[in-house]
Amino acid sequence: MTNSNLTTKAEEILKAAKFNCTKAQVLLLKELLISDKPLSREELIQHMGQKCPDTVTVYRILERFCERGLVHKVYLQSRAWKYELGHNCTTKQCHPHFTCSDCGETFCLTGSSLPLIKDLKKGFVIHRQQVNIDGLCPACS
Amino acid sequence: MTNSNLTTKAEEILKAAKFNCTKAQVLLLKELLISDKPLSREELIQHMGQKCPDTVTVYRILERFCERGLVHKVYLQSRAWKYELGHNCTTKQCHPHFTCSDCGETFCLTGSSLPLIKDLKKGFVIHRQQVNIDGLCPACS
DNA sequence: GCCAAAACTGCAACTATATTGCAATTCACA
DNA sequence: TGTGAATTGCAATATAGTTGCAGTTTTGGC
Repeated sequence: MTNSNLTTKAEEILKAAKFNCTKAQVLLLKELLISDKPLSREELIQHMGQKCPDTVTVYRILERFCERGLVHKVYLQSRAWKYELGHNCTTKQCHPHFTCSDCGETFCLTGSSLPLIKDLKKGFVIHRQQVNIDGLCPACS
Repeated sequence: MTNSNLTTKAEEILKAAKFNCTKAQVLLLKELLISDKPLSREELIQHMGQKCPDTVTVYRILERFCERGLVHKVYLQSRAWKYELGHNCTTKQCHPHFTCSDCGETFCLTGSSLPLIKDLKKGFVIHRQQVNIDGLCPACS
């Protein structure tokens, strides 16, 4: 996809979700669109280069995106939160993530999925199930 | 279990895992033994009261316990890491955790389990699979 | 295009969480 | 009971995320 197509796509997504198409939001969404794995605030900022908005702004955009389900947080072994688009997930289940305990790299396992948990005690309502696998990646095993 | 039985149990576990039975390690392990859910450093310190070791010591003990598999870290929605004994888990899979998005409480779902993920691409080696569910607990739903 | 309201951004200060270095203490075991 | 190794506490530091507020940009109605 060309960069201008990507920009158009980001703008469409923002409009559809009733967000303003500000420079910062478009830029950040583009980074998420081209990434094949969840990114931390730190990584996003590095990818965005000179034009990058303020750290606080990055956090605030991510928070807004999360609130409306455009993006979600992934809770991994790393200390920092990571963020990814929700498009590879169903309402109730996020695709599994694999994190290499050697190199620290995270992989999205978009091809695999697990059933939703059953037999929960009465009263528990599931919003989202996340699966988080720890191990060695092909490069480190 | 009486307090002295608990102490004995903690000491046995420490010895079996080749740890010294220091006051701090016994105290901390006792807290983990009586807890039915993963605890953060903060929560551990609160539970230990006056006799509580230094924050840094708590982190260091937890780290040592994790290294030898006595304890493991759970990666949840909360910003702080949580720790629990490994005894309710199999080698490859930790029991699922449920975190209420309303009250923030975490529940161990020791009765339920999911199959291990299959069909991973060649070269991936699984060490541990964690399942993390987000939703509403009986009190909040 | 121009204007007002709403949404968004940047800066500075701050809070929470975890880590490091090093000297002092405690522990296991001969 | 003495000794080396393991453990601990304190102070300083690093890292991650948040808050308040003033200023800027964006949108939507004219």
